[in-house]
Amino acid sequence: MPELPDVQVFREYVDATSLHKTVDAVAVDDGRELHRVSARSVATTLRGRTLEATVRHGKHLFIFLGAGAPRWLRLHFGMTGSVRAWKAGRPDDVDHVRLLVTFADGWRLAYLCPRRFGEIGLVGDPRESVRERDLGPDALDDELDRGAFADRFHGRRGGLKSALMDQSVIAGLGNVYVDEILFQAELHPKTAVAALDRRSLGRVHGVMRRVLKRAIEARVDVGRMPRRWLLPRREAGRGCPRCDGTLQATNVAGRTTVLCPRHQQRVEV
DNA sequence: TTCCATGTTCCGCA
DNA sequence: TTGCGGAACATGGA
Repeated sequence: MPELPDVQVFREYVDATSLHKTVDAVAVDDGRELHRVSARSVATTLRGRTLEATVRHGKHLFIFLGAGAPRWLRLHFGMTGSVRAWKAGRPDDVDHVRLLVTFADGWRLAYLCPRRFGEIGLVGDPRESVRERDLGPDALDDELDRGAFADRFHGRRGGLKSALMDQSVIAGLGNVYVDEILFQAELHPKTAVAALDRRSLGRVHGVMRRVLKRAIEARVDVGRMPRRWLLPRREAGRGCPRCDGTLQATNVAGRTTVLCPRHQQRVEV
């Protein structure tokens, strides 16, 4: 689940529940999600600090800890991570808690990661992480206009879906939202990037921004997404919400790919 | 019980 | 060199 829109919703959730609160206690599970940092340093770094602000880049969430060093907590959610806040006192029946922060006011903020592909880190600056992990610009960065977007694909061989999923090209898209974007742009996922001119790439850019923004507005709840989207009915054999086609599941770039073979035939030149 | 999964990374190969 | 396919990672849910 955690692609750009999901992480943005997590971000807004942290903003709404946990900002400007002072950390009283920190508990790290068995530390398997920790990335180049010890459980002890996470605990000592956070304790007494305040969560001041959040920043998202692609699928990474950064939480600013105010004065002191290191200044940022970095969370990546893998395939199944999320966050949850609650008031301590009632039974803590929350499963898969990997990092638990208790604030001075008694509220708690937990980082959950059932399938353990996530990452917890401490960094000096989000830009450091972006560079270190070779992330491209965030997919919703306003500076990534259609021209800059098209430039990211220049000289690239291979298929469009692979390129869109490559975090070093654009950061934030994953399997599900790439399928949605290609579905709406009426492009086959195997379309060669080299076969697309700048105008076509500009159209993909527009569709991408619209899809991501609408998904965030819908709080990534498929029930609140437009009926003509692929996402709420992403399953082989169901009717295409845009034409008379039947949705089909295939494998592209190593991932399960759902598409409508009828209106996603086109390989643009 | 078996299969599959939204992410990332690594390896072998073309 | 680039990109692809496949496997691996850990675990829960269908």
